[in-house]
Amino acid sequence: MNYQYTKQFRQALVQWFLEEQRDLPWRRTKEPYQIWVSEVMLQQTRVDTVIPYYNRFIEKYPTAESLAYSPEEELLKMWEGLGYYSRVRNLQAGVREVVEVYGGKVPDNRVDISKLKGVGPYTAGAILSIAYGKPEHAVDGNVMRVLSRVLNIDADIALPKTKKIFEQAVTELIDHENASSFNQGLMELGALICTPTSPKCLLCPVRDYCTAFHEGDPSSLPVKSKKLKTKNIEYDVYIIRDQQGRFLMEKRPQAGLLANMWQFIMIERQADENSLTKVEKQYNVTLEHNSKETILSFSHVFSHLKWHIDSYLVDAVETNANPENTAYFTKEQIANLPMPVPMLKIWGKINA
DNA sequence: GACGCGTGGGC
DNA sequence: TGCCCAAGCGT
Repeated sequence: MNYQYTKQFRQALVQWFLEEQRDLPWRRTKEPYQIWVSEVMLQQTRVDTVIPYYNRFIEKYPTAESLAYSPEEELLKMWEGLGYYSRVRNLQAGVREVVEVYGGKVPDNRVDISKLKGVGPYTAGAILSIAYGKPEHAVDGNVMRVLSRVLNIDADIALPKTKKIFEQAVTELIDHENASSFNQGLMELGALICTPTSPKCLLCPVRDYCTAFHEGDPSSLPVKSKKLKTKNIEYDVYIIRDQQGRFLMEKRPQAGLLANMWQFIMIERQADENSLTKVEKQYNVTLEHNSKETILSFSHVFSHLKWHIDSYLVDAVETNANPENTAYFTKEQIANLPMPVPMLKIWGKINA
């Protein structure tokens, strides 16, 4: 793209963004901390999904100081249903560092901000450009899709090295006077016009500068490889109710899938094995086998695996010392525990 | 560089 | 239904 085209492209993109952008909660602030929260929530997550979470989160934690030392379980509850739960733990670690090392002020340069937990190349550029107006690249999936079409680039965007091509392109194209609107404009264009399927080229404000529109095929870009089959796991889930009407729950390990979230007792189903007996041994409880009642059978798809769950309600006749990370809770207590969506589904059925 | 890490929506 | 995806990051 020559210099004249570059200038016109910038101007058309920024003007379109200023006129057509959606009114989103995080666009009503320039507080770096609040922009940061929104960017973390938006990682791999749709705008419509994020909006209510963002509003609740900012109301409860309006400043870096208010978030820095809140209990993790409370944070996880605020994040419940959003997914990728390590995001909120990393966010708090980063925010705490800002409070302790930077006096509560989010760094305004890429080197320092990139040291913060959970702040990668994209989030760094997004905060720097949106909150501070710095001409820094912020390349996400939208930007790679839009620019792969505008510049007719067919490099495989599933390969990490391909992102460098787009970071370089943005560095050359970005409007130094309107870095925030330029970066957000690329993403907004990707969300509203230059969509993955059926791009609305006839409505596109930068169609005149789009190489793929004139010389190629926008809908065939970007090129993206990869796609592995997910693993299937079958579980029996037992909602164990003691004689006081409390329910046995277990806290998941502090690392890995759904780290530190709470669940009902979950046993991987094995062929020719009585899982009820296994539960009694493992959790030091005597169950009334006749009371076993089927609650719900369903599948839950994760990004990399699939759970097939059969769930049951069963009464405990006798309970003894609980294993580590397990406890009996009342319904009121359970309402305050962070649980993954499949457990919420089961719990909702129990209370229906 | 490959893989682990959630969820809900669109087609 | 099954697959794709959506404002990525840590290990």
